[in-house]
Formats: sequence, C-alpha cells, structure tokens
Amino acid sequence: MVGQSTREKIIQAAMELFWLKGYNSTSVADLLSRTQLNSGSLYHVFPSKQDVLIGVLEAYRDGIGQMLLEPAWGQVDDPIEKIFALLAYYRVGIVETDHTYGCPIGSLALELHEPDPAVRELLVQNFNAWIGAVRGCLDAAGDRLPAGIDREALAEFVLTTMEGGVMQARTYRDVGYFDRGVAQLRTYFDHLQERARVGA
Amino acid sequence: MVGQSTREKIIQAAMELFWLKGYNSTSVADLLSRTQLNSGSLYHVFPSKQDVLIGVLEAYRDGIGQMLLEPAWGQVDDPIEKIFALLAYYRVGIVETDHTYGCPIGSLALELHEPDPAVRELLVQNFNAWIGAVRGCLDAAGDRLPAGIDREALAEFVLTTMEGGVMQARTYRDVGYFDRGVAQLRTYFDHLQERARVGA
DNA sequence: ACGCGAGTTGATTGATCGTTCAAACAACAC
DNA sequence: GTGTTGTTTGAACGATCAATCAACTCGCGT
Repeated sequence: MVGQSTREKIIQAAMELFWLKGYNSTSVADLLSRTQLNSGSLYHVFPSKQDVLIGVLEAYRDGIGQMLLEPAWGQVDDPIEKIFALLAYYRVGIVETDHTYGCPIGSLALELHEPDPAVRELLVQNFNAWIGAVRGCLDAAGDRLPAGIDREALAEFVLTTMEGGVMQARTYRDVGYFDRGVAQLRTYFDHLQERARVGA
Repeated sequence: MVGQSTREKIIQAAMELFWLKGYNSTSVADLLSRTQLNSGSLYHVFPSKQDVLIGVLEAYRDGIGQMLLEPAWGQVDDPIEKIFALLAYYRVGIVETDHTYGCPIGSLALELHEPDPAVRELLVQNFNAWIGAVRGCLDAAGDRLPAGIDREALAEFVLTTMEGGVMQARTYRDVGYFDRGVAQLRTYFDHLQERARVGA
C-alpha cells in the first residue's frame, strides 16, 4: 500500500466519508484534511466534487468481488447459502458500526434527488452487479427452485430485503429488524424449495 | 384552507421540499421563497431549521391516517388486500412522479447520518405507525395466517418490501422493480395462507 | 387615545461551500 | 545550465448557508 497515487488516496477517503456522512454533508475540505492534500491537487485530478463521487461509484462497481463477495462467501459453496452469507456479511457491518451502518450505494441512491445521468447510471450499474451476483447463485441452485420462477425478480427481492433491513436496523438502532427480515426471506426460500421438490 | 397560520405554511412547504430535494439540500431560503415569508417570521416560529424537520416528522406521524391510510384503503375491506392496497398507493406515487418518488420517511432516515435524538425518535415513531397499521391488518386476518407466525416481523417485512421497491424503482426509473417486489411478497403471502389453510 | 405585546421586516452576520489560479516545485531531456 | 512537462501549493473568490436582531406594524384591551 506504498506509493498510493493522489487519485487513489482521494477515492479511498471519499468512499469512507461519503459512507459515514453522505455526499452532500462531506465537504471538499473534509476530503482535503483527511488526505492531507491541498485543494489544487484534488482539482488537478478531479474536475469537480461530483467527479469524485463518480470515481467512488466506479470503485464500488469494480470492487464488488474483492470488497464484498469474496469476504462474504469465504468457503461457502452452496449457492443458496451464499445468498444468506452475503446478507450475514451486511449484518456484520451493522453490528460493527454500532447499528449506524448504511449501504453505501443505497444511501447515495436515496440522498441524491436529482442525480446527474452519469451518477444515476453508476448507481444502476452497482445495483446490477449486486443483483447479478445473487442471480448467479439462483441460477446455480438449478432445480432446487421451481422451474418457471423469475430468478431475476427473486434476486431483486433479495436486494430489497437487504436494503429495507439495513434501513430499519439503522433507524431503530437494532439488528433485530434486519434479522427478522432475513428470517422472512429464509421462510420464503424454504417455501420455494419445497415447491420445487414436490414439483408443484 | 383560508387563514393558514405561519407555522402551517412552513410545515406544508417543508414537507414538499424535503420530499423533493431532501433535508440538507433544502435551504431556509428555499422555504422562505416558497412560503413568501421573511426569515424572521420563520425563526419566530421555529428556533432552527431542524425544528422545522421535527414539525414535518410530527405532521407525517399524526397524519398517517388522513394522508396515507384513508386514501389508500378507500373501500377495501379485506385486511390482507388492505396491505396490498397500501403498496398499490405507493405505486401511484412512483408513477405520478415519473419514477422519482421516494418515501419521505425512508429518504430522511438514510439521508440523516447523525440525526439528533429527537429526530431519530420521530423517524422511529413514523416507522412504528406504518408497521402498526400493517400489523393491524395482519391481526384482522385472523386464522388466514398460520397460528404461530410473528405478525410484527411480517409487518416489518412489508415495510421492507415497500422501501426496497421504492428505492429500486427510483434508481432504475422503472416501476417494474417495485411491481416485481410486491409480486414476490404476494407469493409469500399466498404461501402463508395456504399453510394456514392446511394447518401445517 | 394610548400602551402593550405578538408577529413581521429584511439587511446583515460570520461561517462554510465548491472552485480557481498564479506561482513554485520536481523530475527528466538535452 | 536551460527548457519542458506534470504536479503541488495555498491564498483568495464569489456564492450560499443558517441564523440574528433592532426596528417596525398592527390588533386589541382599556
């Protein structure tokens, strides 16, 4: 981690600060003091604050494997358990942040009310990557799920469960809200697998 | 609607602006120009901008019946259909706002990263009121749902489905994401009702 | 007519916002 | 040593932010 470029330093600081404080509440001055850089250096690399945001969203998109899936999945092999391992990984985030955790992408998606098209497109790409990863698990589950099922929609529903659970856990400062949501999803998955087994 | 008090004017404008632009991105100047008031009048009624937010959250909390439940439920009687009618009402919001709709409470819950205790408490009360309304429907559904089921958790899960669906529909600018989430929830409810019917 | 207090006016404050840019600096080529 | 190119410095800019307050208006009781 030696010889980190100016760009990398800023992206790294911005990922943390946008996550902790949000985009609007993070000032350029915050980024500068965190990175020990001067404003000129930042604006030499990024034309504007929004371009920092774009860099951050690209980093999340490109790093979903290394930053999220690999640590979440460890040595979990079963495709359906991978989905719940992913949710369990978010649970760790909630607990470790004293129940202030917010999904970095979800929070930005709700905070930015009139996002630039480039920003919105990157939010979409981030959601797509997440849904795609879950979708891959569902595909790998093969005939353990009912044949005619809409796997894409089910993957979206897993994202919904995560985002809704994170939002409530944070508002209530209580992981229980996340856990109970995941438990509902588990019941739903059990039902789907049972339906596939009896071939309904 | 004649003789509206200064306080009511501000709350009304703030409800709309916080919803459209978010709390941080709405300036006091925005509120003043919308209400045609001067800053002194606002600060005569509210000690600070945050107190306007508190007033807004109280208005949502106290108005959930008139503003949300009554219009959503119309003449729907069936308790389970009331739940889906509530979700259908949010769908109208999504479509009518050209897919930029965000739940006023959910958006604030994610935007405010270090909320004042009073603000957080009001977010909790708003979620409680919403969950409580759904919970009431589930209770009214009686033995159409499995006996041992955690109705509170199921009500929370309905909120999760709404918030997650709204977030995705807005990000993708596509109601389909909301619709498919609701469809998953419907499948889940069908399963629960079937389980209650056969008495599993 | 007069006084009183609730409510309003709007210019002004100091802080902070994102952004700029002339000047200085560093590394390499010739 | 001299020129060139890419990078960094940090004071400064205008805009905007939430908030203030002395002065003023106006309805009402007496």
